[in-house]
Amino acid sequence: MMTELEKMACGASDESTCQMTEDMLAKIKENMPSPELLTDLADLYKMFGDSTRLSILSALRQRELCVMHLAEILNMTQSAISHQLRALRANNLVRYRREGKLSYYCLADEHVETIIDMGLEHILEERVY
Amino acid sequence: MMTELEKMACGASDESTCQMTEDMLAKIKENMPSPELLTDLADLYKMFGDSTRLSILSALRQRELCVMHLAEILNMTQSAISHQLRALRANNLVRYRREGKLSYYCLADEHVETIIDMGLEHILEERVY
DNA sequence: TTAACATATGAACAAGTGTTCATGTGTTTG
DNA sequence: CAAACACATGAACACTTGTTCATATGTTAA
Repeated sequence: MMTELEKMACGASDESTCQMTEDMLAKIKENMPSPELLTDLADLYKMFGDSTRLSILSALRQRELCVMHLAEILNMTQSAISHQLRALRANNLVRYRREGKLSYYCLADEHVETIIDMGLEHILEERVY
Repeated sequence: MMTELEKMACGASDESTCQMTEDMLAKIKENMPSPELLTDLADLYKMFGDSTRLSILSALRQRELCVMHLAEILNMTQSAISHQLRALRANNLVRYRREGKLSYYCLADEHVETIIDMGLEHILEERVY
């Protein structure tokens, strides 16, 4: 018995149950995004993969806010919020401006909202009522 | 000296440096997505927050594929791929059909591609050449 | 039926992550 | 100036997560 990969190797590709040739596999590999792009993309989505950060973004979506108000809205410590804001800043998802003692944060651009909405759409479609 | 929160509590809200009243904070809290929705959303984005899973989705974007071919394209073990496919299935991001010994996987719907593209857009805009 | 194959899955272990606690930095008030 | 405030950050620790290894399940060929 031949494995699928052996079928391809000996030129019997077209009769394989997979309808898959080595050439096709090679082309798929070629068309894959680069590893660097994939890790960048993964790092970006990691930011959305935590409910605390999503809460922060949801709050900032409504209004520019300072750290202490974010902490109160989310009912979390200022430290926890600051740490997450730092991560969000590093990934260009929020911007901030300093005004006296306060640091005001807001969403960096419209992409942030769009990405969240795409996820919401996907989830809400799953939930059939 | 009064803290910002004390300013709100004693009715001096409108003169606070934050321009923030308790009522405004309360409304922001009201308009926040529910904790359940936020965790569901976070769980969804966690799926995109790993480069292996992104690679799988990128490959499936080109063509329906069986597990062994995915393993070869990504140059990873079959076990690792299967585990990730299981996670993707649990979150309704891929579907599969069994045909004999082989399991064919494909993207579940167009949302998956859209979400990936939104992330790509965000990243590529950051990269100013 | 037995053997080989394709896939799925549980356990274990290393690596990564989010929160807390303590403390540091910068600003404003008294 | 000192004290209080708003925020940032490093270290520690519990928790999560992705891979590997071993093995189980299900299908097909001989």
